[in-house]
Amino acid sequence: MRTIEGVTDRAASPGLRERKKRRTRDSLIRSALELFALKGYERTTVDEIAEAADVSPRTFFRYFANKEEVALAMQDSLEAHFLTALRERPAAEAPLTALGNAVFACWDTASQVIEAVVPLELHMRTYRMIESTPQLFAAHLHRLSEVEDRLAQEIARRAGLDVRTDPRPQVLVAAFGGVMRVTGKLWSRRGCASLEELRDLTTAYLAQLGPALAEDWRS
Amino acid sequence: MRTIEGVTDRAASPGLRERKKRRTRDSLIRSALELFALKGYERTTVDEIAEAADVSPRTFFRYFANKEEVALAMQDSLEAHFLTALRERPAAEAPLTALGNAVFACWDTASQVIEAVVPLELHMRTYRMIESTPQLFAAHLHRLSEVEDRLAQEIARRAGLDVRTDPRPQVLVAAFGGVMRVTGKLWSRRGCASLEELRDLTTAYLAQLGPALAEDWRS
DNA sequence: CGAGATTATGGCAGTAGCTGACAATTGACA
DNA sequence: TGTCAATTGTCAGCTACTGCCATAATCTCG
Repeated sequence: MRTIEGVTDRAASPGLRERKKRRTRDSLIRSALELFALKGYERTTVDEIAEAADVSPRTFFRYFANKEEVALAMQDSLEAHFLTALRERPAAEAPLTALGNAVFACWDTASQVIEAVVPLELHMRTYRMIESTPQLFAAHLHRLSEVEDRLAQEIARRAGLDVRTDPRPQVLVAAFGGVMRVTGKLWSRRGCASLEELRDLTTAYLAQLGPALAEDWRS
Repeated sequence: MRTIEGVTDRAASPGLRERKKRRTRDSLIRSALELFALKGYERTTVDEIAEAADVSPRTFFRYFANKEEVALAMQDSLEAHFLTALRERPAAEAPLTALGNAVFACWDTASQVIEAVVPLELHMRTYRMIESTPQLFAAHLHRLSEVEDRLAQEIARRAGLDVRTDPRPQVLVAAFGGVMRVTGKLWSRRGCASLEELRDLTTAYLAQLGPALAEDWRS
C-alpha cells in the first residue's frame, strides 16, 4: 500500500521491509551516479549498475522505470523539496517574490537532502552530466515542465485564482522556469562551482525579468 | 557535401540523387506519421515504418538518428521557418514585439511548409501526439531549448548586445518560450482545432506576460 | 511461535531500438 | 563507357526494457 508506506515513512519505524527497500534504492542511485561519473552515462550499462549495487538487472527496473530515472533521482527529491518550500512561503508575499524566496530557502537545506543519499560533489558532477547529455537533459526538461504545472497550481491557490480561467499563474511560472533553466545551464557550464555562485546568478537573472520585457533596451 | 546540397537545394535542379533522397525522406516521414496516427507512437516499430516507405530498416536510421526524430521532423522545419521569420523582422521593432510578430508572420505560411510533405490534418494529429507522449514531448522540449539559444543569439544581434555579457536576451527568450509552450499545450488539449484559435490564445497569453510579473495581482 | 498471505527478488526468454562492417547497387562526371 | 563516390541492403550484435513464473524474504494474525 503506497499511502500507508508514505505516511509511516518518517513517523514510526518503517519496518524491515521498507528499510531494506530504501537501502536498495539508495545503493542503486549511488552505484549508478558513481559509474556515470567514472565512465559516462551512455557507456554505463544497467547490468553494471545492478552488479555494483548487488542486485539483479531485473530488480533495477523494479525501482526505476528506465536508466534516465536513476540519473534524475536526486533532482526528483530536490523538486519535491522546492514544492514544499513554496508552500511554506507566507501568503502575503507576491507571487514572483514567493517563487524566488522559495528557491533560496530551499537551497539552504538542499545539501542535506542530497547528502542523505550521495556525496554533494557527486551530485554536482551528475548535474553537469544531465545538462550535457542530450537524452538526460530532455528528460530533465520534461520533469521540469511537470513541476511547473504543479507550481502554477500552487501559485493560483495562493492568489485565490483558478488556473483554468486566469492565465497569469501559468505565464508567471513559465517565465520563472525559463530563468531558472538559463541560470542552471550557465552554472553548469561554469563547472557547478559553488551554491553561492548559483545564488548570485539567479538573483541577477531574476532581476532582469522586468527589464528584459521592456520595450526599449537602451539603458 | 551538406553545404553544396543546401545551396543547390532550391536554386538549380538538385540532380537525380538529391531528388531521390528527398523523396525517400518525405516518404519515411509520411509513412511514419500515418502509422503513428493509426496505431500510436509506441506501438509502431521502425521496421513497419521502413516497410511502409519501402526501404530497409537500416536506411531509416541513415535519415533519422532515432524514432523520435521522424516524429519531430515537421517541427524541425517549422522552427527553421520561425527563425527565418524573426530575421526578417525590421530592426526597429522592440525585442518582444519582434518575437511576437515573427510567430504570427510565420504561421501565415506554415501550412505551405507542412503541406509540402504531409497533409495539414495529419500534422495537427502529430502535434497532439507529441504533446501527449512523454518521450516525444521530452525530445520536443529539448529541441525548443536549442531553438531558444539561437533565438537569444539573434535577439542579441539585433540589439547589438553580447549574449555572454547581457542576460536580457536569454531571459526574454526564456520567458517568451515559456509562454509559447503554455499556449501550445493548451491548444493541443483543446484538440488543435484551428490556427485561428492558436493565434488568439497566443496573443492573449503574451499580453499577460507583463501583468503576471506585477507585484500585486488584485485587478 | 508458526502457518499462510504478501511482497520483493532472480532467472529466462523475447522484443525493439540502434550501430558497425562489408558488399552490392546506383547516380555523377569526365 | 568506365571510374569514383554516395546510397542502400544485409547481417551480426549490443543494450534497454518487459512479461512470466518460481523462489525467497518479510509480514500478519491466530
